[in-house]
Parts: sequence; C-alpha cells; structure tokens
Amino acid sequence: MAIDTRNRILDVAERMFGERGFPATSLRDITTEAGVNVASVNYHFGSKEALLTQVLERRCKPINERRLELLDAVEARAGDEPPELEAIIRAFLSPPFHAQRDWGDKNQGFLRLVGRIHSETNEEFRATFAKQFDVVFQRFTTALGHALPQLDEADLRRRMLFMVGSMAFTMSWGPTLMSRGSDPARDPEDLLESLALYAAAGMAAPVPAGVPAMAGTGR
Amino acid sequence: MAIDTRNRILDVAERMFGERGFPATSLRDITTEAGVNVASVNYHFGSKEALLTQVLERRCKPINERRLELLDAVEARAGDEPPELEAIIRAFLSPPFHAQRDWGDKNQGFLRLVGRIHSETNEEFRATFAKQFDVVFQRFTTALGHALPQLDEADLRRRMLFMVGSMAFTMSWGPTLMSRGSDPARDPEDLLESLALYAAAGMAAPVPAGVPAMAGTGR
DNA sequence: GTATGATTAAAACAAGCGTTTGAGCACAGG
DNA sequence: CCTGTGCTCAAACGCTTGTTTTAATCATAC
Repeated sequence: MAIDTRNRILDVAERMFGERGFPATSLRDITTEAGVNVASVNYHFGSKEALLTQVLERRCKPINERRLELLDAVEARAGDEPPELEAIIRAFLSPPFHAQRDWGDKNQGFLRLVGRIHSETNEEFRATFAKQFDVVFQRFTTALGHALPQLDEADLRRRMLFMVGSMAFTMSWGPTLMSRGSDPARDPEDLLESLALYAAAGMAAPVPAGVPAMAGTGR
Repeated sequence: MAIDTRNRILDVAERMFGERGFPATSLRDITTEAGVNVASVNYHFGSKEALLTQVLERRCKPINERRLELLDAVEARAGDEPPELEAIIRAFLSPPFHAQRDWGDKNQGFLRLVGRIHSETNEEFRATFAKQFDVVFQRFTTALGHALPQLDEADLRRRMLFMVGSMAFTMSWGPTLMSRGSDPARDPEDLLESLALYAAAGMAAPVPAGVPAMAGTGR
C-alpha cells in the first residue's frame, strides 16, 4: 500500500506539474486527485521540492542513460572518423520522444514538465537538476565538436543552446499546438523526424563570416 | 506622482517576473522593492494578472510593430519574387534582440519574461496573450510559405515552432549561459547573428523523404 | 480657505499555502 | 496478548497570498 501511494502521488504530480507548472500546483491539488492524504507527500518525500526532484529523476535517468548508449553506438560505429552529425543529434533527441511513446498516456505531462523546468524553478534548484545532465551535455558537446570542426567553441555552444531550446519548446507545446486534425499517435514521431532534420541543418549552417570572434584574434 | 508610481511598479514587476517567474513573485516583493504601497497595484492595475498583461504589452507592442515594419520592407523589396528566407527570419528575430540593446539595462529581465510566458502561465492567459501575436504569426507564416514552397503546411508550422522555441529559450537563458568570459554588451548581437543563421539553415533543411505526410495522399 | 477628486497609507480580510502533529489503524514477530 | 513498525488520517500550525477597506494625504480649482 505504501509504494502504491508513492506512485500515485508521483503520477499525478508529474501530470499536474506539467500541465499547470510547479508553483501553480498545490499539494492539495495533487493529493485530492490521487486520493491520498496531504501529509503523505511530506511523509514519503519530505517536501514539495523533493517531490519534484523525484518526479524528474524517475523519468530523466532512463532517458539520459539511453542517450549515452546511443551516442556510444554512434561513436563506436564511426571508429576513428568523425561521427556523423545527424546520428549524434538523433541520439540526443530521440530518447525523450520515444519515452513519450513507450510510457503511454501516463506521461503526457512529463515532456511539458521538462520544458517548463528550464523556466519555472529557481536558480538553485535548476543548478541541482542540471547536474543530471552534466555528463550528457559534456559528451554530446565533444562529439558535436568532432563532427563540426569548423565551429569555434562559442558557436558550438550557441548552437547547442538553440537545439535544446527548440527541443524543450517542442516537448512543451508541440503536442498541444500541432495536434489539429492529424493523427495524435503519429505526431511525436513526425515531430522528432522534423526536429532532427531541422537541428542537423541548423548545426551545419555556415559559420558567421562578417565579424571576427574577438578583436585581435583574427578571423 | 501617480504615473511615477505606475512606472516604478511596471519596471520592478518586469524584472522580477523575468527573474523569478510570475507565480513565484508576490505583489509584496514588487511593492517593497519599488518603494510603494501594496494596495497601489490593485489601485492602478486592478489585479496581479492585469499587471502582468500591462508589463507584457508595454514591451511587446513596439516589438511586434517593428517586426511587421521589417517584413513589409522585405516583401516590398522582393516585389513579385518570393522574399528571401534569411531576410524574413531576421525581420522576425531581430526586434526583440535589438529591444534589449535599445532599452538598456532596465529590461534585462524582459526577454527572459517573454521566454517564460510561453511555458509558465495557464492556458487561458496564454490564449489572451497569444492574440497579440496572431497577426505577426499569420503574416510570417505566409511569407515563409512563399519563400519555402517545397514545405507542406504541417512541416512549415513545425519548423516555425522550432524557430520560436530556440528564440524563446535563447532569450530566457542565452545571456545567463553564454556570458562567460566574453563581452556582455556584444553578446546579444552575436546571439542574434548565430541564431539567424541557424534558423535559416534549419528552415531550409531538406524535407523528410521517407514517410508520406498522410496515408493515401502520396509522397 | 475650503471643497473636490485623485492618490497613498496602514490595517485587516478571507483564503490558500507547505508543513507538522498526534492519534489511530493494520499487521508483523516475539 | 503485547509491542513495535509502517502507514494513513483529520486537524491544526504559522505564514503568505491577492485583495479590500477605511482613513489620511495630496494637488488643484473655486
């Protein structure tokens, strides 16, 4: 019964945090819908913020592990050659989209939640949360650097920012904004396909020519 | 003195909403920092949400007007030909970035706020807010459709979603994440330049070939 | 100088928040 | 049977929230 309560809280919290946002969702909203007592949140998780952490970890851990797995495969396949750009990007983008498919309806809110996290929580919490992504971000930065040797570090980081941004925004609002008259079940797959092509082309865009990166360092 | 109070509230609210988010910022936070009474918010604006509306409108209106101006110019220059893709994209992206430059330090929080809006308010409010962008979105969709005739409507809308996403995310976190060891004053300009190239390349990416858009409609 | 309307100030409002408490229940092992 | 232990429950805690009220203050016109 205990683990059942825990999971019911996690499920409802995930959905509600995703739908309304973290600050706008009260513990009483969650516990009422989950059919459990208010106190059980603090009993099982310690605090509202700790609950959010658990909600995120439960989903992000497998996603990030899968990302690294896929990246390993891409790099192994490339051998000594620079790995293929689009393959790297797909290794990064596909796990969250496939997670949506695999987990079924239950996580409808989760991708939106992840999108929200970047903008809803305070700086300290986000710093804690970001540690879950440190390894992933590091590995993919390196891999992309190999695939795109013409980019300097600043450009590379900017373009990764753009890619993460379009991904986060798409995960937040893609299903809502795009599901008009098309097949909802196929939508995530279409979105991923479209996003991967977009990101690959954007990443491989010509480098800005006009302005040297820094005065005195040449072009 | 009255208009002075109004503006002090608007300025502080803009910054704090941008830094901490709308639900996480209390009216007392704002009024204390602004050195005015709590009641003055409700006196001058009516409610907290109405204050947010005012904060957004004050900045968004000139930005969207500028966007349309620039798009008019691009289309006029193109005549009967399809307008140039990158020019359209720059017409869309540059006004918010230049606003940051023109308004000085006071609006440091505003771009983050706009980025946040997309993910942080409830559905109803965002619907209201989105009306400010209806015309802009419509005009740019049409223009981009002319510049990219090979895209079907679904692809076009998806790619616009990606562009808006990378823009919103960049406006939210670009300055924070990118300002390490480089010139902060030049940063927004670099970001814009980089983002415009990225978005132009992404928009012009090859169309997904493998899967037909819908069963029975052919490739 | 005083009346008038706009603005500010202090205080209180009800409602909701996250969290804590302490009693109660179910069920294990001794 | 009793004693822990793990868990749930209703109730209350102290605090903060957005908003309202009522009185005081201000500028201005008569």
